[in-house]
Amino acid sequence: MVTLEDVARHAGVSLATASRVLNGSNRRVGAALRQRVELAAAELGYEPDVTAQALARGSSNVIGLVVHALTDPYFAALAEGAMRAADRHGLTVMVGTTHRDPEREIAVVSTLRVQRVRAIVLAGSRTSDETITKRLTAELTRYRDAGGRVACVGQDLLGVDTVAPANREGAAALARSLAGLGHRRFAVLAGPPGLLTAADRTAGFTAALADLGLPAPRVLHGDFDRDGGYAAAVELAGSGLDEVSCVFAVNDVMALGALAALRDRGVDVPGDVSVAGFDDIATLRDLVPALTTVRLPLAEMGERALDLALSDTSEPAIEPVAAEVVLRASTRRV
Amino acid sequence: MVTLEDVARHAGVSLATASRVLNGSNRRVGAALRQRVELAAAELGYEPDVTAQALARGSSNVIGLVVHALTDPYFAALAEGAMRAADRHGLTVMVGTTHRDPEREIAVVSTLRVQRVRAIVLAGSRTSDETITKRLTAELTRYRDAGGRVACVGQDLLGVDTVAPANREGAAALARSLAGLGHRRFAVLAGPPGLLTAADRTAGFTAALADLGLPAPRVLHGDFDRDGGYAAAVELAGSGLDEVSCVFAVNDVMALGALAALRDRGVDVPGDVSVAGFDDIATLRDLVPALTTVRLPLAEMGERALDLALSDTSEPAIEPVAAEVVLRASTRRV
DNA sequence: CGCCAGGTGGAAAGCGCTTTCGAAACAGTC
DNA sequence: GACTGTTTCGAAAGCGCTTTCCACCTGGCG
Repeated sequence: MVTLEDVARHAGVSLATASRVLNGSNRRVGAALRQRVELAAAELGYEPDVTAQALARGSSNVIGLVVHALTDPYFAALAEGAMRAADRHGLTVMVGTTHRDPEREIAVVSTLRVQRVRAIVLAGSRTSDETITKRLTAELTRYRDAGGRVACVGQDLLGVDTVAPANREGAAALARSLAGLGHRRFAVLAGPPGLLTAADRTAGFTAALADLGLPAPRVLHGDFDRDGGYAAAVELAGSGLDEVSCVFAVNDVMALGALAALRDRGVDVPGDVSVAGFDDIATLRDLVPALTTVRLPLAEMGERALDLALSDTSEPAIEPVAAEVVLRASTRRV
Repeated sequence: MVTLEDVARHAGVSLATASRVLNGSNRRVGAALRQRVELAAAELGYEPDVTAQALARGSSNVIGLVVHALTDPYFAALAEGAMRAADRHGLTVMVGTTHRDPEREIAVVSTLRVQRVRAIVLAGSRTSDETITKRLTAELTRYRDAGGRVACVGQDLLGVDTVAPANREGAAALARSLAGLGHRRFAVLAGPPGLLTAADRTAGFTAALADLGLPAPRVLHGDFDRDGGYAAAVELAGSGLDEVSCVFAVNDVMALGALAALRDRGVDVPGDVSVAGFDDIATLRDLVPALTTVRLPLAEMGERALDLALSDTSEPAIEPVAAEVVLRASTRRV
């Protein structure tokens, strides 16, 4: 391991000068010495030890990214975007996965804090559990007090910079579009009661129906993943499916599960019932029937979240993200 | 920021003792002092600065993971497994994405090296470009000389611990299964010529056909992703599709693209032609028609790769991973 | 010629931790 | 009671780097 001291000695200069020429500084060093140092560094193949730099500078070049699971395409897309932004800023990314366990989320933030990452991006949805939110906030406050910066994508609950997707409005717009196709009676596969992203989408959808003077949808809870969608659809198929003409799954992956469940039960989509999702996951765009959904620019959201975290605003900024209804073959006019 | 020195002073002991009781050491410290230190640490809310520890100890608690893209479910699954293993070992994970750019892969390894990560897991496929391989190997050697550990999943080309999926054998087994269904003439959507994972699968498939005395398949190259599969299928549909009864896409995501292309052209699968993939991506198990494929235990492979990297073997170990043919509805008996 | 501003270089004090090494204290032995 | 052997603790020297502070030199000015 060749250190800066080796380079300095080899170039016949002091440690200070070597540091100044090789690793940025606001002080200039004369052309002659500068060249000698650069040559020495090249000859020896010097590379700075970033951990030592981090210690000396008191700030690192890495950012933390907290997601629920990388195998969930929603988070994968967000992560992809965040990594792109990190790249742009010359930062490296440390990832922690929580698997939707709030305890783990807090633990992960804590790990990232002691790792002295420069910023943390929380990609997961918030829950309605106030105790958890309070503890997470406390953890984040501790991190920010130590100079860390935080942004999250989802609900503005943490008092930090937030990229806020239009879950409510998007779902409402979807409801109106579906009503425009003639649908009157809906079921919502609504995910877990406590998950705010799911709750917001359900609420937006329901509110829009009410505005239109349509009956309230049937709401079925379950997990926020493929199997949750499957299970909820099975429940629906078991009783009451014939009373609805359209099923709204609050995310695409759940819709995927629902489609599978309906297919397994011989229910034709969209012939017997229409199905819509939310997110517009890229990998799922080739489904048959093509899924009606609400598009969110996931990668861009990840990017913006990181940018937000890095920008130093005094006040927590909220960046709204518009969602766009995409009607496809899984919903038909009735 | 409360430091170890604060704790030591508060407890009225030396820095050394405080360090010994709070952050593991093979030296014991008396019960009385130990308690005082623990109390002090708790009262002040001390938490070690892991970057400082890393510097002092000369080894960090973080591992590096190099993938092509997180949005590719194949890598997402590998990453998921690696993260699970990291968790098990109490390590945090730094991720770098290369987007299939060999230059970037080298750059990422370099970044991880200067970050002084404890081990690096290379999840991407190797290429047949020897210059690149040589440069990557050089970069890795440099890292290992500095005490780093490396494992990769894919081909054993780097002289490091390797988790080697049975690409060749899996594809061969698939060929035999498909032949068993009565298929005689095949096309292979083979991905890029230089990508070894793709090449191995193509080769295994082709060799098995030859063993069976069947004609060589038509091989179409393209990208290793959904759009590559789509494009290759379009090309095939343009000419020669009627001469084959079965299309083998060398990964599931390509198969997904191929299915879309065929559907767009009114070709029925499996009615007009059968389609098979490779990997058995979880998110794609709900496709219609359900995709015949070759299952690889991706998450487990990621886990094993990290375990391998962490275990200190003198000789580079090669861990073969079996692949299993899964026949589903996208291939039919002819 | 003396003086001061401005620009360059180096010595050295950190950053927060680990770990070696020596001192001190205690027990056990002849 | 002097001598080892064994613990247990603390002083201090790092780990590789940044940055402050001071010394020095040059040039321009009065």
